[in-house]
Amino acid sequence: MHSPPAVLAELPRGDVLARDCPSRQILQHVTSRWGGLVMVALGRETLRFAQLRRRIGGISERMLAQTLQVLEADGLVARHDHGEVPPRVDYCLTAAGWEIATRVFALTDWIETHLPELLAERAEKAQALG
Amino acid sequence: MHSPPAVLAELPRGDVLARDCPSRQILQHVTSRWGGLVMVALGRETLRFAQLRRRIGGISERMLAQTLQVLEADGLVARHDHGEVPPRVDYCLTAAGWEIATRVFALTDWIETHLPELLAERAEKAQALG
DNA sequence: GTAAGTACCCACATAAATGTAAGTATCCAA
DNA sequence: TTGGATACTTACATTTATGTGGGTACTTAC
Repeated sequence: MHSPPAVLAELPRGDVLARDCPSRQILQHVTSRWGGLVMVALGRETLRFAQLRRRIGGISERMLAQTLQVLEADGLVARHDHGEVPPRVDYCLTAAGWEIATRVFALTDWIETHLPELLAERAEKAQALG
Repeated sequence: MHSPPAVLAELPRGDVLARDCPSRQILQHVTSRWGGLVMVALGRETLRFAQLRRRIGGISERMLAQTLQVLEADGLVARHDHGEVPPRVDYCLTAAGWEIATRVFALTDWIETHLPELLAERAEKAQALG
């Protein structure tokens, strides 16, 4: 009758409402300004750096590179460097990344679908104040 | 045979990958550092300002107030001022807010549940680099 | 009468995120 | 041979987000 490793025992589950829970970091990475969009874009297909940049309107090279690095460090996206010249690198989701992307997509999809209503509501409220 | 109002015709549906699509603003509001946590907290029950502040570890009064205002302007949370003294105000989700909160919760819940694996993965990668 | 709670707002300062422009080494098409 | 594409990185400047501490007007509990 032995208990699980100390590390796991101390981390049975995260709690995003807790101030110092590491789950917040992951959450922030996948919900950062560009993080979520990268997940959504990769949720459809494997893409190369420049392709991603074109899909995600408005993202700069710098932010795309940085975002991809963070997501890769979290084990959510996988980077495949073909070692060719000129460079050829493609990005796709890992198993965990796919799980998360699915949920991010559920969110973005609902918002996209109900945008007209959402905007109408917002406009009404704005006018009520004026 | 007439077409729908121009406004709606031009906005059949949002696209978060598009640079100037307003859906991005909504998305950012509900995935901002505190926005998502407020949605999750209110997803469980109606709460007063000070209660929310206690539930969401680390949030400042300033950010809570600001976040609530943005979410209210988007029509996702409703503010009820009982007009009493000392002040008594409570916050809850609107119908649209509930839809979104459900999806944000699906995301946070998956992350919370799989935190141990996620952290283990991250630790491995970090060590691989050193 | 002193302290704490309620729901905030405001000014100020700092921290974090993001953008811009340039540079790298190589290849291919015009 | 000039221009564009590839996948980045770096330095610098700026914008945005966030925190801190204080104040308000009033009540209840000690």
